[in-house]
Amino acid sequence: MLDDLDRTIIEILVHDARISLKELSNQVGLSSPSVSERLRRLEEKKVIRSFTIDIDPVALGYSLSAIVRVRPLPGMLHIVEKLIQETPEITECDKVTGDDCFVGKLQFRTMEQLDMILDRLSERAETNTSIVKSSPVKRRLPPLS
Amino acid sequence: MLDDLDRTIIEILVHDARISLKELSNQVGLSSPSVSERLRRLEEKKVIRSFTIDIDPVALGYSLSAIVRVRPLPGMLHIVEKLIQETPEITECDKVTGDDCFVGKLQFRTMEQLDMILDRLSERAETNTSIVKSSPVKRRLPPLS
DNA sequence: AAATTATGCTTGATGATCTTGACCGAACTA
DNA sequence: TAGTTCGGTCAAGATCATCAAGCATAATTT
Repeated sequence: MLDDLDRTIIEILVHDARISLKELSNQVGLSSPSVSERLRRLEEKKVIRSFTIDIDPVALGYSLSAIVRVRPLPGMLHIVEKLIQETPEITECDKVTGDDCFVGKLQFRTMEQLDMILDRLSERAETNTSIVKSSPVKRRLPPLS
Repeated sequence: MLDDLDRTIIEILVHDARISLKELSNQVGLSSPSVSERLRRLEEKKVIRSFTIDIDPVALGYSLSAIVRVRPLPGMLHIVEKLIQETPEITECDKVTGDDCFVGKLQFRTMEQLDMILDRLSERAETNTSIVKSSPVKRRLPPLS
């Protein structure tokens, strides 16, 4: 499905999506129309979901973050899911197997803010919150092999 | 620190980082050199950490993912941290307060692969694994206000 | 086996975009 | 008030992306 050139292109773009086609094609060893066509196909196949920027939450004032595990009270599953989606400080959330139903990431500025957000959830779910102290692994790709 | 124009620029780029400077400056209502200068400063201030692409792990063959909570056995904390960093299938990991020491995200192709990876961790830590069934909140920015 | 088609590449021309430098005005500072 | 800084515009030359045409190779058909 993906060949070595595609993988090279992806690895370069992950680190610098703003690189010019010309420079990218130099690094890949193809002409720019070829690389352009490969990019088009990678997007078409949804391998590349989007071109985006990585923003530092700290720069936006969110100097704290937490992992929240959420177990809805009986009958509350859908309401809780909706509540999570409507809480903009929850910047990602997965629905998982096991006792915890949801595991989410929460960005916040102050403990007061954390408390407010958790209070809203606690009306309809049990929550378990762990404050993030550091991030030993920053977001990265799994092996492309 | 950030004004409305910066926030507009960020919101546009989060959705399409490949937009031309010309188009971006039209949407923002400034000339392109101005927007270019603002971009330079946003990068300089590390508000924008990088321009990157969002890759679909499924397209890379990683059709499964899991949240793993890791509690190192006594004395094993640093070894476990290193082990986590050296496990490329763990695509992000936070060190947190509470009983669990690390919470990570794991991308994998088969249950056998999951089993192998967890076996390696289990020699030095207790783990608790939840398979991801869906993602009610895809990665997004907290409010920029 | 020969002919055909499809795929993926290159080149070179053209038009669009980016960057640079010169300049301007508002807001702060001495 | 005069000077300085900051952030902006405009216009040019430099750079880049895209398109069409053509070529080579590999797979498919006859």
